[in-house]
Amino acid sequence: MDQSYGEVNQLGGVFVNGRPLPNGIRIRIVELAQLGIRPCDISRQLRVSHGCVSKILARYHETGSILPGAIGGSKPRVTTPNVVKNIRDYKQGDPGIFAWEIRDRLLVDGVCDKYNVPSVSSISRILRNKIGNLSQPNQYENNNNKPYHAPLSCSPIHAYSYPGALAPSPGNKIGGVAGVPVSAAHMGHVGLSRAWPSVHTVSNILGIRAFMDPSALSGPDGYAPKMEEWASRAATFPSARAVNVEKTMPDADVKYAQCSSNLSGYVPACAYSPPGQYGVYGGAAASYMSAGAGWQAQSPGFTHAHAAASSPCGEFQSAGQFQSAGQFKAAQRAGDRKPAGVLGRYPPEHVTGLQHRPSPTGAS
DNA sequence: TCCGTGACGGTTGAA
DNA sequence: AATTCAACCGTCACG
Repeated sequence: MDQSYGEVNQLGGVFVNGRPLPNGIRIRIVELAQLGIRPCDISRQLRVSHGCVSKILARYHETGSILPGAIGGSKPRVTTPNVVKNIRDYKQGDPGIFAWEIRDRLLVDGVCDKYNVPSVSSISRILRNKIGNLSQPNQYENNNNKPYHAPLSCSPIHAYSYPGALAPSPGNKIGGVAGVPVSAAHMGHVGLSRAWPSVHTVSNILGIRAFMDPSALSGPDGYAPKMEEWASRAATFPSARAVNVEKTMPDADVKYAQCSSNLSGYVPACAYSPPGQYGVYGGAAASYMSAGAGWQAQSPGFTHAHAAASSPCGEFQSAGQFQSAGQFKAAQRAGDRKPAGVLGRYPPEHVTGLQHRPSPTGAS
């Protein structure tokens, strides 16, 4: 599983099969789209398959999040202790109650919602296996040793909890990364939704220090850490598009807000591009961005007070390598298509005048 | 030419 | 510890 060397797609872009694109790329996709760049152009520019671009944009439009879903793991159990307890109560109250009636009552009583209510067969199994003998103590009420993680709430958001929230442990790979502790409030208490919508929006991501910090970004294998991990690093950021559960941003991440005033320190990192990796997307952002001058996101979805001042991540900043859609298009039409990275194609002289208002003509 | 979509091969992590 | 399973991923090809 050496991810140091990804595969190369038809567009010349590097990807790691089975793994999500780096967040920086995902952000750039959304950013460019909001600048009016057509998906096909984004696809070519970032060398990401148009199917992927389409998927990411569709997801973003639907959920407001650019983050990939949590990979792996199993669905959380719906037969939480509380559910079992209620089922038992129902059964005790009416020994002749049918499983489907129990199911209805779980819904009516708000114990479950339609997303996590157990199936009739599950209820039957519970009745048979766990409540068959009501005189026996309920295993869940007995502080049994069987670990049980993260009881589900009835909120759809929690219908499929983030795996990392389920079993936080000192060695949890997801729980924390390289000195970046994961807020319990974020990972555990709130619980990232495994299902979309995610709690993260692009606006949040814009504040991720990790975008500029290679040590925080690159996993031990040189590839960017899991998206789920990145999620834990997102900084609270004023959002003009608070689509999702912005309130869940971890307190600990506030410290990353400093990146907005320390841009130059992050610029060269160009996070997602460990040597030989994602060269297409990455490279030294400083070489084609004007440090100190912020790229101004103009689209409503991205514009916020900090965007111009910070545009904090080198990777993301690189998304703003074109201060306007027009520049982007011009550069693109000016003779790209050669398999060189963006650095070669878009020298620094193309990126002055950073406050220029993009003219998202986008369309051809 | 653009773009939505499904198949495919792959990764991941809980059970 | 190894396996299974079901979630996810991005690419590719088709319409």
